[in-house]
Amino acid sequence: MNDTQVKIIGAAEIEFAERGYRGASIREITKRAGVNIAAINYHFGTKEVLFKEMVRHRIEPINHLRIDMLEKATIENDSKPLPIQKVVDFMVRPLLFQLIGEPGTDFRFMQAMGKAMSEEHAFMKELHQDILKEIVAKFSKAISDSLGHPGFEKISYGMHFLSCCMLGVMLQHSRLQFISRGKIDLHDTDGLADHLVAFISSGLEAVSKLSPKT
Amino acid sequence: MNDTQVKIIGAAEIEFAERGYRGASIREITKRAGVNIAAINYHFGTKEVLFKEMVRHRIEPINHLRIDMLEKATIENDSKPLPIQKVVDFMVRPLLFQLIGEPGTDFRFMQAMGKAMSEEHAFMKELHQDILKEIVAKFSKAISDSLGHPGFEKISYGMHFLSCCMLGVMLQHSRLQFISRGKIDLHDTDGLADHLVAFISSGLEAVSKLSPKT
DNA sequence: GTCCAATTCAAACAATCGTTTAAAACGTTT
DNA sequence: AAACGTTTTAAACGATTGTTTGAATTGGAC
Repeated sequence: MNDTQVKIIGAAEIEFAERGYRGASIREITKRAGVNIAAINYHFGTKEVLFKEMVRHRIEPINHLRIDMLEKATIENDSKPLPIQKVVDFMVRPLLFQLIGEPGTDFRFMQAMGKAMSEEHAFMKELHQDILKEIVAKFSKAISDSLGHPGFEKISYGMHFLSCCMLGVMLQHSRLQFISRGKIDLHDTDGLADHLVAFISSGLEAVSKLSPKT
Repeated sequence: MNDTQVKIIGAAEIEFAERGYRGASIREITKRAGVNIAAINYHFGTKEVLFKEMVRHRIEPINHLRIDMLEKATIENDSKPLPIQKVVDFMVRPLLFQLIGEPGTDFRFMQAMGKAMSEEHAFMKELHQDILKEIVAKFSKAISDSLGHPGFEKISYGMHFLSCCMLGVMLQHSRLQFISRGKIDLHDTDGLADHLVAFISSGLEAVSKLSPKT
């Protein structure tokens, strides 16, 4: 990855974060990167490839970290089910830290991902599933173990709500400051992670224990 | 609201749901509605006004219902704090039912709202706050009462996660079918509401009880 | 049937989009 | 210094966008 490509990826994160995939324009990205308009097509081919490269570049380390943490903890626990808080923590914290924890990177990429994932393009669905396939498989098993195998329907609802929470947090992060009237620091990733893990873990437990008929 | 305007609003819901605000095109909307391209500008003025009208047309009854239910239940309870499950239920169920419960309307509007809210336009933020101002004020008070006044920070996190969950559920509703491999019916609004209320309520309780230092 | 306002229509507007082109500039090797 | 492949550049491509225009059509009042 040469100098120009790095500059383009950096500018792309900002533009995609602010305007979504469709809204971001090649012209604005190249202008921000200080390169020629044709540089994107020369170095990446198309806008679509650029977006995929940007996502993979960021997501892959996160997913490796998540799975590593889960597998290591499972081994250390003699393959017994982990506490639900731990499993959720492994899912949540690496994402938040990678996306908003790095000093200087702000939380732009978090919003870029959230927005793009909520758009509907043919390639976006593939990308989404590519990214999530392994993660969902391994973590839904760990969660099911942790909750005492409450059944497929409960796990489905639980995984769905977990994903929904995380997407929402990615999309609306800046609103946290508005809601808390500035009392909560947007860069307090640990605080956010602690509360989010508590929220999701307890929610998952409640769903797993919900009686079939209300 | 005459015949043409009704047809336009109906087509707009579908297009905005499928492509988001920015992605939806006036030409496609008018084509779907079976009216002339200029009809939107004649009847609504601009694309922006059309979107606002569509949203208000759907959201206002929901918010009235939410507040009515909350106030009635509070009165019936002699102004004592309501159980958290009830408060969350009043927040969640009217939205889900209005947006996916009506037979025939499918869940298009839910996605349209979710997508639009995740885009960034000057007018969208105003619209978002216009819609939520009263709701957030009244429900965050009810939630705080219900949870025994855990403090402003906890309530802020809680309200934030509640909103994030609901946005995520609106955006990703169709994925529930994918995750559950078809076992969960997308139109089982009661089932979704029951599980979502349990998830959020328990999550809110957990956040409110979280010790300051982990 | 005539008039008038409301509505619909096809066509064109200017702006922006992602992409392509072919020439110019650059850097390395010979 | 000459030759080469790589990279950058300005300009243009065709397509699509939201909006506007002015004439054609409609439908009820007199």
